[in-house]
Amino acid sequence: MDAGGTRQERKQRTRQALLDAALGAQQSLASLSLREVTREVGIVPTAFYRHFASMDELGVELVEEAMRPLRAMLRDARKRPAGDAIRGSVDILVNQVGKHAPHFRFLLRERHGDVPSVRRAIAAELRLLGSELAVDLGRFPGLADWSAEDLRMGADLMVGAMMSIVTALLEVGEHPDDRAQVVSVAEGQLRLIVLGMAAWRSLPA
Amino acid sequence: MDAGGTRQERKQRTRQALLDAALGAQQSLASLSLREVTREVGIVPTAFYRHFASMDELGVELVEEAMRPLRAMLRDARKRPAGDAIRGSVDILVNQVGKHAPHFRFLLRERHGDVPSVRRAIAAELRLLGSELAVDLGRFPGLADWSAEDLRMGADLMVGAMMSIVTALLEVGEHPDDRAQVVSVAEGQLRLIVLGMAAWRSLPA
DNA sequence: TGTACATCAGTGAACGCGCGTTCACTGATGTAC
DNA sequence: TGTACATCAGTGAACGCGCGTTCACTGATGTAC
Repeated sequence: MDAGGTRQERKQRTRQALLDAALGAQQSLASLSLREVTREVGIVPTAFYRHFASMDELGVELVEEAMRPLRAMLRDARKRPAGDAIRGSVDILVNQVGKHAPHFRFLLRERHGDVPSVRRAIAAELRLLGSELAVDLGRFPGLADWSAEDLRMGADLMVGAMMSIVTALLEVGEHPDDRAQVVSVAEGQLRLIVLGMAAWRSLPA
Repeated sequence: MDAGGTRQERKQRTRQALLDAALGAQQSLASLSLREVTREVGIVPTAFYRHFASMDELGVELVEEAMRPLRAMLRDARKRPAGDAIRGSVDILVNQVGKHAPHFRFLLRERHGDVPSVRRAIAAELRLLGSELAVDLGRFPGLADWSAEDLRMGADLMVGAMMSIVTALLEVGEHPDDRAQVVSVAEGQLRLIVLGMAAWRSLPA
């Protein structure tokens, strides 16, 4: 089972198993017990403290891990040609949500959850994501004359819309017609935002 | 303290106190204990069962109560003249969030929380809100030729944007500059959406 | 108005359970010589 | 290579605590006559 590796490597593997167990549980951090997590991993409850001082600490570490698919989305979207940008972006979104559903569930759940340090970590990461997207947007020819504040405003709107779409994707069942409906709505919403950006002019007097 | 009224009225008052205590607690339903709630109200734990079969049942009832400020927002917004619609809508939003912060916190928290029946109730209510807003939007002259699906798509985008704005309002501190910044961003985002709707044309071939 | 009985919101003791955390320990892995 | 010692991830017993839920109860309020 866990025969291989140095002592250090084995410890790292147990640590990751604890993170995985907490991420995979379909309960919020606050109602997930240390004992449940260690039971899942197959170690004794007290061994938890060899890796984390508390569930809160584990949670803060999970935030960074859970943000990775979101960053991957941005990275993938940057590579796309501008022509089919919207359809392509929604494809990427659907793909990432399919592959990393537990990560997105974790972020949506804990963003308004019971653990303040985790809430703060998620808010900080989403702010960072917004500012990265704002920089990306500023590179588009049509948005060259936008102010930094306006770019940020638009980027945050897009991040918020993405979160709504992820929520819809996670809530919808497996029926293909329902999923197609969600995808179609998502494309419409992004298209509407892009149209709005094209029509945007900085604040008139 | 609770001297007045018939037996029925006194019971109703205790019931409401239980709902208020659960709403006001800054913990999620799943990690809020029946004993904490009854302690707050000043009755013995077992008396809880005279009013609700479980915290889940109480939670489902709270959803309707928490949605009231959101419906009030829509109602107020309908009365506004179209001229300053965006600034007016943001004013209404800021006002309702200020007056009913616990209600909005509850909805944001439990929307992705640990209690399935409450999650379902919130999802259903938000869907209803979206369809009501879609009907409202359909009455605007500029949107008269929109399909029902497109109206719904736009309405859901606006509801999602409102939820993002509420999140930002609840996260921001008391400093007036920060609040002004959030309000300014919110106005920009709504303006951008409205511009997008003005530029929208139904799906081309 | 007065009396006898019914209702029922709230009481208080008791229960078994899973929890987080402490502590001294074990024994395999790692290091120094 | 072999020996002696140090490290440290995981063990297992024990603790006190707050929890949800059961049950028989009390006594004020309500109703029938």
